[in-house]
Amino acid sequence: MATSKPATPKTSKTSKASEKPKTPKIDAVSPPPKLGRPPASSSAETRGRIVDVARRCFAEQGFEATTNRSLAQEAGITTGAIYHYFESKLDIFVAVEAEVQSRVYIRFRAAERSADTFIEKVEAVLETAHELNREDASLAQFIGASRVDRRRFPELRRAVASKQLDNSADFFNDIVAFGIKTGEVKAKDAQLVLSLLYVITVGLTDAVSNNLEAHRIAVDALKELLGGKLLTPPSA
Amino acid sequence: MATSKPATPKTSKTSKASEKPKTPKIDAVSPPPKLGRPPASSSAETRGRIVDVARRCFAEQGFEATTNRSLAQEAGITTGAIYHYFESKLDIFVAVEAEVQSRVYIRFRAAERSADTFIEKVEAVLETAHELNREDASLAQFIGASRVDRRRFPELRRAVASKQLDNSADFFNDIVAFGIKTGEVKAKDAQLVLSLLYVITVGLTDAVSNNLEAHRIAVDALKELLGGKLLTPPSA
Amino acid sequence: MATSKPATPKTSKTSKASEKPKTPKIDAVSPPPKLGRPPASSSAETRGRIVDVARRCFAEQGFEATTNRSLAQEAGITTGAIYHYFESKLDIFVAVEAEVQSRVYIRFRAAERSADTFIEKVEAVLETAHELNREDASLAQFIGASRVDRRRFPELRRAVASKQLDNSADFFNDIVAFGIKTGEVKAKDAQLVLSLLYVITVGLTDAVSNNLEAHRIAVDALKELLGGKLLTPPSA
Amino acid sequence: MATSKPATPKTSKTSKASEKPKTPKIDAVSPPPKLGRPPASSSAETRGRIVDVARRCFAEQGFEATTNRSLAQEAGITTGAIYHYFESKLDIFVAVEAEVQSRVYIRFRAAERSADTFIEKVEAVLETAHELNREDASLAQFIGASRVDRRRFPELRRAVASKQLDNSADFFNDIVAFGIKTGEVKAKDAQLVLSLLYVITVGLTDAVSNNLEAHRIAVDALKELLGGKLLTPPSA
DNA sequence: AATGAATGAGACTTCATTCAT
DNA sequence: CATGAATGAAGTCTCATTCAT
Repeated sequence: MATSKPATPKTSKTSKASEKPKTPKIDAVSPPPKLGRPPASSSAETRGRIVDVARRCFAEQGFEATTNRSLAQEAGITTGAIYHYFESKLDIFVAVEAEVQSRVYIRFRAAERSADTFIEKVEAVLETAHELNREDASLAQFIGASRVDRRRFPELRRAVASKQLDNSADFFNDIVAFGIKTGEVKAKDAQLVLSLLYVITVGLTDAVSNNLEAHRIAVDALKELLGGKLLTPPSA
Repeated sequence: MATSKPATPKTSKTSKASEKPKTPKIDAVSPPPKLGRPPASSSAETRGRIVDVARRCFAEQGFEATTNRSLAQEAGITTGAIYHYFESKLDIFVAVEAEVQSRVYIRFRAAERSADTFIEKVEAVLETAHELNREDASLAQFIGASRVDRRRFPELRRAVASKQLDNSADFFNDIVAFGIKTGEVKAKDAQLVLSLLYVITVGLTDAVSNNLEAHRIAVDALKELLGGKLLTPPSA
Repeated sequence: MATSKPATPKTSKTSKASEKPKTPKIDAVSPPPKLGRPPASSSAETRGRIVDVARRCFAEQGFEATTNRSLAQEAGITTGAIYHYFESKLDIFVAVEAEVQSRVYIRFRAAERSADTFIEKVEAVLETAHELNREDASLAQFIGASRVDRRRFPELRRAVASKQLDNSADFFNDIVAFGIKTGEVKAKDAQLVLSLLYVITVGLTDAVSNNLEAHRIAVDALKELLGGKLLTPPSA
Repeated sequence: MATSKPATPKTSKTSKASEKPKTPKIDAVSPPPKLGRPPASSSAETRGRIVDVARRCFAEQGFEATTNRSLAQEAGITTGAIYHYFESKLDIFVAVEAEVQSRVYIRFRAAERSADTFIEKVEAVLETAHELNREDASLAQFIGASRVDRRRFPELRRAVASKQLDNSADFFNDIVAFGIKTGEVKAKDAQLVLSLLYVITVGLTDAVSNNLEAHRIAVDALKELLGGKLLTPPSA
């Protein structure tokens, strides 16, 4: 999708090699950096670029290790400009979380609704997770990173909790409730199954979302296992 | 075990209430702070305390967010003293990783050896994971944190790789190979099963190792699932 | 007077509650923000509003702590618009100084002229100071703040000096000269009396101009003291 | 006094001209800056130097305009080292306030106690103010600056209030109470006289404490006025 | 073996000002 | 005339690490 395109900023400051264009050098090639509003700049576009860049950086390096400078550099702006759009780094994190949750759970809900049995719903969710991973690996990676960082930093935990951005609990509860209705899940096993779904999805996210092929294999393995077809009982 | 005892430092700086021993106070009453080696401390003991404290801190807050100052404070020493035992923060991380891997895989190997079928070996490992979690939750939590931080910071990745500290791949390979030998795993499914074990253990670690009760439930759920007893196929 | 009315800006950004119009929101309902010149604003009126707002802000928070953004917000415009009326923040300060000095010394001169003796002139000035304080407390407060900030920041000192905006020295010199003429002040005491007037007015401004009641009391106390009626010589 | 000596740091970085010794140049004259603890450095001495430097800087430029860099530079250390002694800039301010109040009111109390009438007590205080100003002009200047900055910045106000550092109210209350006892102040005039003392001392501080000669003249003028000897009533 | 004073780099953030629209 | 996107410099503070004692 267009969301994770590699940030084509207007001015030509993308080159990571040059790193320090501080002193405005005037050479024949690149024009000197200018003050004021750059031509052809759009608010929404820049903001979007920041969120995009932030999702990838937070996913790869975590919240702490992602610096405003790296965000700014990747987004083709200066660190100060970030504060035109967000009040703080925490605020950027919240924006990314909101966007990611929205994008992911729209797809998960659609997948779940299109299936008629519990087991099919779970499989559909697993398949959708894989599709999403193929479309934009930074989504799942951010989700994993966010879970870790929210556990590590109370400020992130509080911010995400206060805006009720995390849809996972509701979503899995609904699926298990459905499984009980269809009889595929015994009522007394509700907690076990919920726990299982949680462990499986966390495992998928954290173990293989950075490797598309491995992710494919893991999804297949889980589907086989859920269908009881992966393991043969010991002969004796 | 002594590993996670609450750090009895020699000097009396444990009181978390006072929190701010920054300004060097000079009062006439108390004896002057003793320089040189405190009587009751042995080198090995201090080093062990640092590793202990570091495991918990790295597990909870990650490598970056753990400061030398907090390590020193928790261990009852000063930041400078750390450098008598370790060359750098990275070095502490490596020491923790080595200790944790050793402690965990000794137990995992023992558990695995005591079981006679593939499925029993897997179940034994899951049970051992739970036992370890009950004994010292910081073990699994560190393993999860380490996996995240090694992915995030190349320096950690390199340090751990160069000392070949991570036993997980070998261990699971051996188990799957055994499963093929007993016929419980089809040769063609080797990769699938390996992936499954990886996803499951990562999931366990990252999803529930911070909550003993949830961990218990998850282990039970996984055992039932592996035994094919958790889910009922849809009736129609 | 109209000088300290609460700033009725054209655009609807007055609501102090919402406080954070940073992120440019796009909603379908409200009409698009109008570009170009807002209908009800005249250039002079806007400029006046900026000066007004600036006097109060400089008085309360000082030159440094007053940000262009806060000025713009209070005046109901944007930071960029300020630069249509003033070349710099320093320029705004100069404009406020000029306006305040003009307003104050017109009144002081009138008061002084209406009295026939030195002591009456001084009392008239003190009374006028109190009247002004009742009319618009920001005048005296700005004068106090300006004296402090001019001492602190050479740029302010230079700017005010180069435009000869400060009337105080001339004004008090004239009064003392008059006192010598009437015989109320001995020629040899000229400097002492000048110093006294300076200390008293600075004291009034800095000590009590932010509290009308205290200001009233202080003026009364000074008048009694100058008339020799406040203190009883020790009995022995 | 030794308190305001011009900061003789160990390393020779005082020269304000060179401003940026960042790249460790090795020239024949000055040795390269070194890491680690400098030889012959004492905790108390450095802390004292910071407080000293801070008193002068806060007095001259105010709290906001005083940067950590300037404090560090004047104290012959780096900005980071400041945080070895103080938790924040605010903390430095509080330390200076405490030291100044202590030094000043010890002298004021002594002066007041040595006099036997109200008028003599007031005169003794005025004289002591002048003596102090001669010994270390930054004391009175800081007091004036602090009063302004506490009015401007709530954080300073709160910090000073919460530690009850300001002795002025108690001190003047005591003196006026004494005046009532001796009959020099009528009971009904208590508030007037209190106000007068406040205005006079604020005036002295803010108007002339930066000029020793002017301060001398002002103190003389006030003493004459209080004695009823400065002004001659108009002849008619 | 241990302390704690100090450094230097770098983090987040704010702000006056500029300029395309 | 006015907006608001963007810059660049500067500020406060933190931290791993070094080193005299």
